[in-house]
Amino acid sequence: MQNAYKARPVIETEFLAEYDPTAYERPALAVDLVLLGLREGRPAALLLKREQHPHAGRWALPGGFVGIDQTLDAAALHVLHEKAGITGVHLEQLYTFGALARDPRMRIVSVAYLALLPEAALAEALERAPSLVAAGIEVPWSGEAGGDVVALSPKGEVLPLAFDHADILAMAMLRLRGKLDYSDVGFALLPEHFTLRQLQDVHEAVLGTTLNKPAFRRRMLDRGWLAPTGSREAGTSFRPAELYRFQPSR
Amino acid sequence: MQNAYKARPVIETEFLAEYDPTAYERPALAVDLVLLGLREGRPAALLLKREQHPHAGRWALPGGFVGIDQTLDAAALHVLHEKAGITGVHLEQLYTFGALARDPRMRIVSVAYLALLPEAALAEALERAPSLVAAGIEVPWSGEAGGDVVALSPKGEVLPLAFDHADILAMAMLRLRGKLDYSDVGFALLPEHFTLRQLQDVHEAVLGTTLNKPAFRRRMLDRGWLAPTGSREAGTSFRPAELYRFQPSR
DNA sequence: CCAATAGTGTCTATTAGACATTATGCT
DNA sequence: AGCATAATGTCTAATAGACACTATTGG
Repeated sequence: MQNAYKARPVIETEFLAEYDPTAYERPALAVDLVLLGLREGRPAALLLKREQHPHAGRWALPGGFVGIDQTLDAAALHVLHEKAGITGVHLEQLYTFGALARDPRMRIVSVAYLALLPEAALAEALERAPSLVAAGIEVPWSGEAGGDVVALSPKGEVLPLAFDHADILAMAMLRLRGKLDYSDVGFALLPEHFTLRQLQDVHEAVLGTTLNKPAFRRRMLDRGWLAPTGSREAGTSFRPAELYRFQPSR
Repeated sequence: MQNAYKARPVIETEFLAEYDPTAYERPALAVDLVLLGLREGRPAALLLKREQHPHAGRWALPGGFVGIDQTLDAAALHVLHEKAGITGVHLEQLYTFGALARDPRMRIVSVAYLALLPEAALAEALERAPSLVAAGIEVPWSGEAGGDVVALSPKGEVLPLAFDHADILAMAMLRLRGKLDYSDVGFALLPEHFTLRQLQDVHEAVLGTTLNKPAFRRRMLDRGWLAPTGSREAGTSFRPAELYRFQPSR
């Protein structure tokens, strides 16, 4: 079917009123999730190996179609629960991808979401959904312009990505880097109690840089987001660090 | 029709492979555009008065459905051209709105776009599409959290907004404020040649604050985005300002 | 010369980076 | 006591705001 719009003589008429959308073919609507955590100080995303055509053998983000009675957020939560077995993690909408041939089978528009997984949630997902693989994500650029990312298997082999999922991963890393130091997303990658060093490690891993320790501590403590728990980390052979909790706003 | 997903026993299976999406009802997919410019130093958005049910008498963003052979960007450009009669302005995807009852007639998921109109483009749209009204947008909040916005008619009356378009407008203002001082979007609201005072006026109008003149000049000139044209503004009864052009990156 | 705005110099306050020093828990 | 890392003090560099001052045009 060709373009479904009627010819319309004037531009000021109201679109919805003269258009019967049930009569025309609609794109399918899906969600794709970037399940992102940190493994050994590096960003890692959970991917599935495609067994079927198209892109068989390539690696894909978990996703699913949006039901007619499902909000976009609900569809994303459904995928999170049904395909990764987890709940209660940070989830935000990223961007909507609508290239015509992003899926060769049919027209699918996909709303991409970013989920941030603390280490425990990432481990839980890997356990409950054994076909998921934590792929290391290399981000060989900095700044606002973005660029390509590379997915690596645990052994360090490059994993070819299915569909436009490399673009989605790149968008996820760009968004995360952009929000990291003015928002509280960094805490979504940490357990409930954490040390300032762990927080700095998260920022360094996401940004791919090293940060100045005193300046980082000052900034974080001045934000008013950190509540001391009064206890210290255990099991070190040296001075144990203070444990903090994340305290939203104030 | 109820939830269209099959019951699936395991979480690791691939969704697309076992699902026939053509067999299930799909949400309709639309785009809605925030056509934003400045009028008398205030943000203004182009709205249409709805004549038909639902939300008759309320004011709506221009929008249209996404054709099966149309990318999202193409659908947004189509609306820009067909409903506002303009081309060549800054256009970016904002966010995708998918609440179940956002349109009472049927399930419509809408990808919102933000278009930034210099004064000439805004005037052109008002001329070519006489049913469009430039509504002043009041943004009674600051900071990253966002909040409600109010649309005002040229006479200052509050315009009730249709559907979830108040949310879309709020998201547009939040996005624009957030990007304004680290990106080059501010230039999208200016003509090709402009003075530093005009640039500062744009920033002040969008942010809803006043800014320090020397500091603003320093920052903008240090960015390397401003190329002097060598000419000055005309028609003033006082010292005329230098005219600059926007020079992307460097 | 005056009015009005463009454009700049300079001081201060704030914030970030560099680097060294002190503090502390464990063995 | 000594090790390893936590936590902090302090100097310097960079950046932003305040405010006054100079520059330039038309009338």
